[in-house]
Amino acid sequence: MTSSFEVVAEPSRRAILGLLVSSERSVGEIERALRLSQPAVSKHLRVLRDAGFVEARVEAQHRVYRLRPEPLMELDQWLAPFRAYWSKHVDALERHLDAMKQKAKTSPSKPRKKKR
Amino acid sequence: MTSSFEVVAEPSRRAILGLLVSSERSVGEIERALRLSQPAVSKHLRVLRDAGFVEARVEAQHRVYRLRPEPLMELDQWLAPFRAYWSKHVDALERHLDAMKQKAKTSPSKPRKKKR
DNA sequence: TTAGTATATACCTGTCAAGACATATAACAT
DNA sequence: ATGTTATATGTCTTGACAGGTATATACTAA
Repeated sequence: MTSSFEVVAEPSRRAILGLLVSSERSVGEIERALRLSQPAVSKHLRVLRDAGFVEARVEAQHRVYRLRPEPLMELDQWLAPFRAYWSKHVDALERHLDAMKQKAKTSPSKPRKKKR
Repeated sequence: MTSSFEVVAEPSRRAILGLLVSSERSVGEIERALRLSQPAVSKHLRVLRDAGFVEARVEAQHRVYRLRPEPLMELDQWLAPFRAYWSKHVDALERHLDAMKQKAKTSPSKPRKKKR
């Protein structure tokens, strides 16, 4: 479990990060929100902590977890050269943005334009 | 191997994507660049293809692989809310950027400049 | 045809991680 | 002290997956 990439590869961990982006939470709150067992949540939090994605504060008998930006920034930086790449491929970019618009409207799925 | 996140969790696959961002390559070129066995490369390319990260073109007896932007864009979109988050935590942002500067220069540590 | 090159797939094996369950630790209440 | 709540950790099992070797497929060259 060395890299930040492996850490966010796990869906439950992404869900935890998604929860924490809006506000900090205790273990129990995360457990109830994600309907995971308590040990499962604690283990994921351990992984996230070790990788620097979150940090905990002790508050009475609770541990309140909050997000730390650095590892996510690292992921963002890895993506940077690819952003530069796809800015040169405007056609693909536009197809993608169109697909996004479709989703936003919750309209039925549309076949993608075949290329070449 | 459902999600794009799992696909890029694998270091060799990230290396392949890193190669393809500069230019398209054949399987053999990738194999030699990464010093992996040919079957290993083909398997990673299969995963990348199935997930939409790359596509192949047949050219004589070679298959030339090139990048496709969409799945990487999806990763980028997942990061969007976190970018918004850390833009509100400027101190951490600055510590991170300073660390990056250190790395770039590989020079001895320097006092941090206060900003704004 | 045959041989040679380039790539893909089958099969096997070792490793690693996620989840379940049980148990330990810690803080608080009485 | 005992009990109760909140969280962490240990153990075990199961399944996934990465890499290796061997083999299959596809195309080229003669």
